[in-house]
Amino acid sequence: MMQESGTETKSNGSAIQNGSSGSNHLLQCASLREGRSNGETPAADAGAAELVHVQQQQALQVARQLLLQQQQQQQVSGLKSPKRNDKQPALQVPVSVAMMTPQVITPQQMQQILQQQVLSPQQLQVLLQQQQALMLQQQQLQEFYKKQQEQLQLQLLQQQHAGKQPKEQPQVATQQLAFQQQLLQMQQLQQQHLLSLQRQGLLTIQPGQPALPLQPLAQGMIPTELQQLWKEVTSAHSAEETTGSNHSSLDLTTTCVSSSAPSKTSLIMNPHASTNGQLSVHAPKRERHLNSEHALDDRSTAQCRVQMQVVQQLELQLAKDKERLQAMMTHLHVKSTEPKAAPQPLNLVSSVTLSKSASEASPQSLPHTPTTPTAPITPVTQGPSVITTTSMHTVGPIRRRYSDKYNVPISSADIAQNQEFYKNAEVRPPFTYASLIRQAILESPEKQLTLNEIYNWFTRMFAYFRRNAATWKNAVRHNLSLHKCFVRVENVKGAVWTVDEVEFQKRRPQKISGNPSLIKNMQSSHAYCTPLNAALQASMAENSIPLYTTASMGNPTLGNLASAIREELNGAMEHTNSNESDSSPGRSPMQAVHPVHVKEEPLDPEEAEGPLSLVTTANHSPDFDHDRDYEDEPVNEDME
DNA sequence: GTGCGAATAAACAGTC
DNA sequence: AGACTGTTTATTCGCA
Repeated sequence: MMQESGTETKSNGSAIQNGSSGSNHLLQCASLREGRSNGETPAADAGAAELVHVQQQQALQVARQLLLQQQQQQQVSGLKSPKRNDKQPALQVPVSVAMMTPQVITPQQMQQILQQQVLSPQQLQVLLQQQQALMLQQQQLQEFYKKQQEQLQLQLLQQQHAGKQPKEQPQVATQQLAFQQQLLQMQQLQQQHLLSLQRQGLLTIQPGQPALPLQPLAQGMIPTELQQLWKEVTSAHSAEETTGSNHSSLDLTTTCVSSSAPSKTSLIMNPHASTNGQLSVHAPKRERHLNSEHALDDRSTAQCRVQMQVVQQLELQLAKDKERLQAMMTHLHVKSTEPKAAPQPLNLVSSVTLSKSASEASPQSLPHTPTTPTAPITPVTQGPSVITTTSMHTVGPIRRRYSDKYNVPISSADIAQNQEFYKNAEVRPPFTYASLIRQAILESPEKQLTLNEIYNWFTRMFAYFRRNAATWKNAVRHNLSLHKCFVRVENVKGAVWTVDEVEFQKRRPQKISGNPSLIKNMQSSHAYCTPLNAALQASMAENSIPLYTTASMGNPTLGNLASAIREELNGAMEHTNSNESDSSPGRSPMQAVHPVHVKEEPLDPEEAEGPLSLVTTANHSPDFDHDRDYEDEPVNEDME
């Protein structure tokens, strides 16, 4: 709980932080734009002739302040157009150009993300697609701007030659406004993309670096360049008059047009776009400048390609896993599009995989971060190969109903695979503590274990229980004390715990009793299981040999499914035919020793006749006969 | 909505 | 004193 709440708080906090920073940035841009529009709109009054004049002045006064220069323009023109559009600030175009600053994740950031290995293949794919989309958008914007710039220059030339007097300044304003709005939309879209990445934890903005690559207007351009851009735009209105073209409808697919006018635009364009040659193919001068300014582009591009190859590898692996999952689903008559419809044990494994995939698609070498495995976010798409130690770090406590609802018959014939799986994968076994404790005790030669031996069995048999030792050990003690089926016996070696199988079976069947339809369903599900493993059915016919089932070699998921099906069936059989309960050798330890105390509640003779035999330990793997101590493993305590 | 079983957390006491 | 063991209570969650 603490971990869950902590994680949530953390994620929420980061989301809030990211959101606020992003919105702040937007506000910053907006206010910046407004401020400039308020202060510099007088330039819009300048006619084209005056602008040309100022442009000439600009060549001689490169260092002068923009505001001062525009005041000068106003003095020269002395015009006050009543149709002046207040929304046409002198610097809006440069602002928009600044908006074209790449909003995509830098290669360094991409590399960082990949190195952190926090992305699932799906996330990587989505990320790359988003990146590519953004890059495309930026390229289109750049192309559009270049075309407009070209047109403006042509118009300026025409105007200079014809000496026409501007008449339709508002039309230019409208065009510019549309252009700016388009760019603003692009900027917002890109910022949303970045914000979403930050909220997902996919992108970490270092404190030292700007939250967004977007640069404020004043930082991106020097006043001279801003002024020239403005002149280029505003002086083109006369040409618009003749052509009558409507620039409000932006054609972003316009091909790149050469522009002889040097602009800061090229300096802040997307390096990826520039390396594609689409931008600067007609502008050698700009290209040189680009190459000098972005010397690392090739390397970054190479890094990006390498990363994309990694993503492709992951996608291949994912495709393979999906194929395997599909094959299994087909085999089990379960639609792959409904993975959540799988039985409970499958769900357990799947949910664990899911819950960790978002925050930790990393190998086991990475440190674990507490998460909330109880809240799967996305449907299962991974195959069983994903359910390995590389992605199954279930660190947080999981509240989950176990599948021993109808008792957990564990087939000794199937033990090997599931045991190997749970021994290596940190997957929470889909059994209750009580079932596991019982299994541990019944596996022992004497059918009795000390508490510490039970601990050892847990850690030996399940990688999952090599973590959070305090938690699950407390749970074990709690279960031993709570359930009447566990009997503490004073032995020569001290206190040992035994299983009262009758008591254990008593607590089973109440939920299924008197529900023929459920039993029917279980039997039908058993029919699904039939082709899986003939031995499984044989063990079912034997009526619950208490060990884990593994219906398919190397496929623990299927094993879990088969186990769930069989335990359901056994639960049903428990009430349909109650018999042969007394033949269980598991009761022998109870009879051999005398309980120190008895948890009250008298035995019910009826309930005592459970169908489940206590035959257990005859053929379990010798690997588990030894009490190898895992208790001192430091990993046991690493999450507390 | 409710009850139940299970998991989890924690307090507490006794023992070693 | 501290760890371990065992008991008990409370809370939360999932499920029927």
